[in-house]
Amino acid sequence: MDDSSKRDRIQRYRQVCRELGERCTAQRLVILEAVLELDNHPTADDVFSAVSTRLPTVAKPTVYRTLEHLARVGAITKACHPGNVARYDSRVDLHHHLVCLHCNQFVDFENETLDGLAIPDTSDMGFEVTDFRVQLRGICRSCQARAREGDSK
Amino acid sequence: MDDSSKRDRIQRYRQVCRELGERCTAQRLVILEAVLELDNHPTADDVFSAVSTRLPTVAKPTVYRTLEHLARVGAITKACHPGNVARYDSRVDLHHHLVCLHCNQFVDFENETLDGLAIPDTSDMGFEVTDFRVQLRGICRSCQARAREGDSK
DNA sequence: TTAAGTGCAAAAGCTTTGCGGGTAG
DNA sequence: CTACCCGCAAAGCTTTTGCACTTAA
Repeated sequence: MDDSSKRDRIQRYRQVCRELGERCTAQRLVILEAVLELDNHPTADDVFSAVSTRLPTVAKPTVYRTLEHLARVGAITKACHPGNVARYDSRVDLHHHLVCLHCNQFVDFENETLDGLAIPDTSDMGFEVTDFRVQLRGICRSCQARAREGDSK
Repeated sequence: MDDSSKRDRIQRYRQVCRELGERCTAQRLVILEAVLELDNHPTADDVFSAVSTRLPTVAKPTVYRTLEHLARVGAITKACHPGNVARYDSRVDLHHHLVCLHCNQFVDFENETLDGLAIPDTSDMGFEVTDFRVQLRGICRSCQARAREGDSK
C-alpha cells in the first residue's frame, strides 16, 4: 500500500478511536501499520514478525488482541478462506478473492461487474448485511502444474 | 439431508473411489455419512463426536485425514469463513453464505440471482475457476440484539 | 499379497487467559 | 487518577506426525 493511503488509514483509525473512546497506543499503531504494509492476508504470526523488527518489545498476545480489536472497529477485516489459521485483510473496500481449493492460497481479484452485484434482501434471515465478497474457487497455477506432473508420472 | 440424497451421495463417493483407486473403508463411509447429517458446517471435532456414537473405535487423526481426503475427491467441500478452525460443508452444489463478522457464525443462503452470476475471466491470473460462492457479510440477529443491549447500558 | 489406511501416542502449531505492572486520556 | 492496555508465562485447543498394525482390492 502506498504511503499516502497508509497515512489516511492511520488517521481514520485515530479518529475512530476518539469516537469510540478506545485507546490509541503505540503498539496498536505499529500493528496497524504492519498489516497495511503486508498486502497478502497475513496471519497473526506474519504480523508479529513484521512488528518485531520495528518495535521488538511487542508481545504475541498483544498482536492477537490488537488484530481482533482492529477488525472490531473496522480498521482492517478478517479474511474468509479455507485454511485453519486466522488471516487478516488490510483492505476494507469492495473486492473479491480467487481461492485455491488445493493449497488454500487466495489472492485478490478486481472486477467491476462483481462489484456491481445488488445485495439481495436478507431481512427474513434477521441478518443485517453491510458488504459482500465473491469467492472464485478453483485451482491456482502452481497446483495445476503439480497436478500435471503427477499425471505424467 | 434426507435419506435418499444421502444414499445418492454415498453411492457417488463409492463410484469416485473406484475411478480413482482410493480405498472405500468403513471409517470413511461413517465419516462421510456423519458430515452429510451434520448440516451446519461442522468442525473436525463435531464430526469426531458424531462418528464416535456409531463407530467408537474411530480415532481423531483418522477424522482429520478423512475429511481432507473427502474434500480432495470432491465428496464434500471446505468452508471459507472468518474463524480459525477448519470447517467442512456437506453441500457441493452452488449456494451462498451469510457471514457474521461479530461472532464468525455463518449460514447458508439461497438466491437464484446470485446463482446466475457469470464467472469472470481469470485466465490472466493463471487460475482455473470451477465454482463460486457469494459471502454476504454483516451482523447476525443475536449479535444485533447484543449490540442493542450494550447500547442501553 | 501388499500398498494404502488406521489407531495410538506424542509433538507441533495456533490462540487464549490470568495477572501484575504500565500508561493514555 | 484510573480504567484500559500490555508483557509474560502458562494453559488450552486444534492439527499433524511417526510408526506398527490392519485391511480393501
